[in-house]
Amino acid sequence: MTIADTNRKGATRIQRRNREAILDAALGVFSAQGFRGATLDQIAEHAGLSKPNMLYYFASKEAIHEALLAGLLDTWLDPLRALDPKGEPVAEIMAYVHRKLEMSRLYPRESRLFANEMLQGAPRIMAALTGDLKALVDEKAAVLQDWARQGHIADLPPHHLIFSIWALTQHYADFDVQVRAVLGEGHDPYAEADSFLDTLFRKLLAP
Amino acid sequence: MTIADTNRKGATRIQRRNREAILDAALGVFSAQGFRGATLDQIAEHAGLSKPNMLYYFASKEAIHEALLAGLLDTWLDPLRALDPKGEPVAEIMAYVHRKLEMSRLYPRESRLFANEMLQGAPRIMAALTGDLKALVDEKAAVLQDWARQGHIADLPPHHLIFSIWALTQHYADFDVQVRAVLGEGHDPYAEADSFLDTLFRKLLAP
DNA sequence: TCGGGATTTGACCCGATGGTCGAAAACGCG
DNA sequence: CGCGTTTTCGACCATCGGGTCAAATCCCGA
Repeated sequence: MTIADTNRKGATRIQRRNREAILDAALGVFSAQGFRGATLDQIAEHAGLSKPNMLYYFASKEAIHEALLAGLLDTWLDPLRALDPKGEPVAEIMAYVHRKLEMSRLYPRESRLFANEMLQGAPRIMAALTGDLKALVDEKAAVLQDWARQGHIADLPPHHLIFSIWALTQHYADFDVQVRAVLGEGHDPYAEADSFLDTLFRKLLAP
Repeated sequence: MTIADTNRKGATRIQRRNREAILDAALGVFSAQGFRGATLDQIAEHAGLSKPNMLYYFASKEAIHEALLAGLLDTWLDPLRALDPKGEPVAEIMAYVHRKLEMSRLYPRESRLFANEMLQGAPRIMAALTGDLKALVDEKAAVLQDWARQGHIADLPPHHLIFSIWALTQHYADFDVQVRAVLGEGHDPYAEADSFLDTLFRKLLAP
């Protein structure tokens, strides 16, 4: 159920099941309460294990959190990685937007875990931000810039274009309560967002 | 320094100064650590008071947090409130965008405090969301819809248009570390954002 | 200057929480 | 089935952290 891949080799069936359960429970609790707000008892209960038993699988609260984040960034960036320099520019970007929004819809817990980490100043993944993340974004930004130079899309600062995709899609997961509170009953936030963002980015990208 | 207005009448100079200091310190700590992550000792130290002394001014940790949030929503919505139905549509909206981004730049702590609250599911301000906030947004959404009907701006779902302004501007405060990590040295995120968002919304709003 | 209220604080309380330990129970394989 | 290994957990521990209290100190108007 979780995104994080815990299917490491050399682990018994029980180990896989329990690690899985723990990470899934932890994802729910950490994303909803933040790192300090989450308690081992809560996580253990959600995972259906006793606290000592849980600590048999992960050395500490920190270790659980770390394992979660480790798997997260990679999966989170998959949609961007899939942006194909050889594809049709507007179609590629629109596909990215829709995929990213779909991630928000399917994995709001992951999105919120990430948001929590950012709000705290990213103490545990700063290295990944300035390393892998920056590298990937720079690479794709170059692609966007090429497309712009060739007149396929509007000439926009590529990094900020990417930020805008992140901001607009993650907003629907991270601020879900606000979105629903403001829209009121009888709305499907994600369906509406999908249509709205489609319009927005098509207009924005038009040269 | 804080946005929150603590200058209630009937308070001595010392009271005003200390309440002010406590709220300012608390804003910093709560926004950076979340509610549970913040400790009274931290806040007290930042405020330059002893913990018991601080609790002489506010009955509890909860009370401090509450006082902070109470002042926040109001100030936070001022820019939207200022959107004038009688003004020139595009200019009004663009002014709102710029004002909102300026809020992110000047008051990132407030933005993050708010974001933290949202991520936790807004347990302490849900009433305000479905009450005052929804009312204000509905009112302004109606204005936007009128403008669209009259052909002054593109026909877009007004609520989502407002969400997009929130998402794009708050992103620069809430995800500040990420933005700076990805952009690298030699960038002024807010200056670039100001220009980018100007372009984005002008293209979006064009009928 | 003096008295009384406002302010400050050191010492303390206690429930919550992350983490440990040793022993019991369950597993699985030869 | 027998036995070493893995898994489970009740009881416990130490620290943290929110909050209390009584006593001291400060401040200010009469």
